[in-house]
Amino acid sequence: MNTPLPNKSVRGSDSGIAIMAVFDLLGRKWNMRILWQLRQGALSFRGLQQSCDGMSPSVLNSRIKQLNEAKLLQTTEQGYQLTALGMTLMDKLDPLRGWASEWEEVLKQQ
Amino acid sequence: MNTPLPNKSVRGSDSGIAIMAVFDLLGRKWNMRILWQLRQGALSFRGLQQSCDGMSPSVLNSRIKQLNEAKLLQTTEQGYQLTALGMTLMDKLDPLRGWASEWEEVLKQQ
DNA sequence: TATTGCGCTTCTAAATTAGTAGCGATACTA
DNA sequence: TAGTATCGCTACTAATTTAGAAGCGCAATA
Repeated sequence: MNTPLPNKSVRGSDSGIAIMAVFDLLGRKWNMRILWQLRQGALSFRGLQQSCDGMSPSVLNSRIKQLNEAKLLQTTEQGYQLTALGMTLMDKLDPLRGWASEWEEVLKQQ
Repeated sequence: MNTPLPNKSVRGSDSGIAIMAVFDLLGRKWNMRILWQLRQGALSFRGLQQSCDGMSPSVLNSRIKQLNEAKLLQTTEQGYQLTALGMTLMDKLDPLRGWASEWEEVLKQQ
């Protein structure tokens, strides 16, 4: 499975290709979740696996490779952690928490 | 395939369950993209299909059902369109466009 | 030396997604 | 009125992705 990256586009076209790559990458199961779990700091392979409800190691490993290739995640002595780019992405996603609560409320009102 | 919704959680637990449901829902192929394409207004079934690179009608139909169940999308006389909730979600995702450009730049540098 | 835990790899099964064909309905055209 | 076109969508099979279990090789510890 290849990693979706934005640079395959025609330069200067700006027809939304970069964000489509974001949707493609984040739209794969576990990718958002993995990055989210790393917001607070580094995690080991098995720690990350556990924090993601015991996702299978084969999938985790392939995700790590993709996210690393996309420069959102890096391997360090402390374990896996976000790159600066990964952190800014999570900052952008942070407001979703508030939205999620609203969503929950609306759905509760059946 | 069942729709991930936040209300299955224990009330008041607030252990991030709602946002996990968001990740689960948006982490399915095409869901973000479909909502994104509807930002500017309603689209017909085939119009939506075309704007999503010709995604298969069977998948599109199942996505429409999920997003409708999640109250993010609704059917109107004009076609499929975002609900108010869906629009606020897209507002939250809008900053991703800027981030995507930065990401593109970083990846361009070797 | 034995045990424990680690980061993975390998394999098969299950689930999801893709893709093609086409139905029944409506609308417009010759 | 018969033909054509387009629509939303269904039904089906094939391809791809994800799940899940087992366990290897390595390092640290007992």
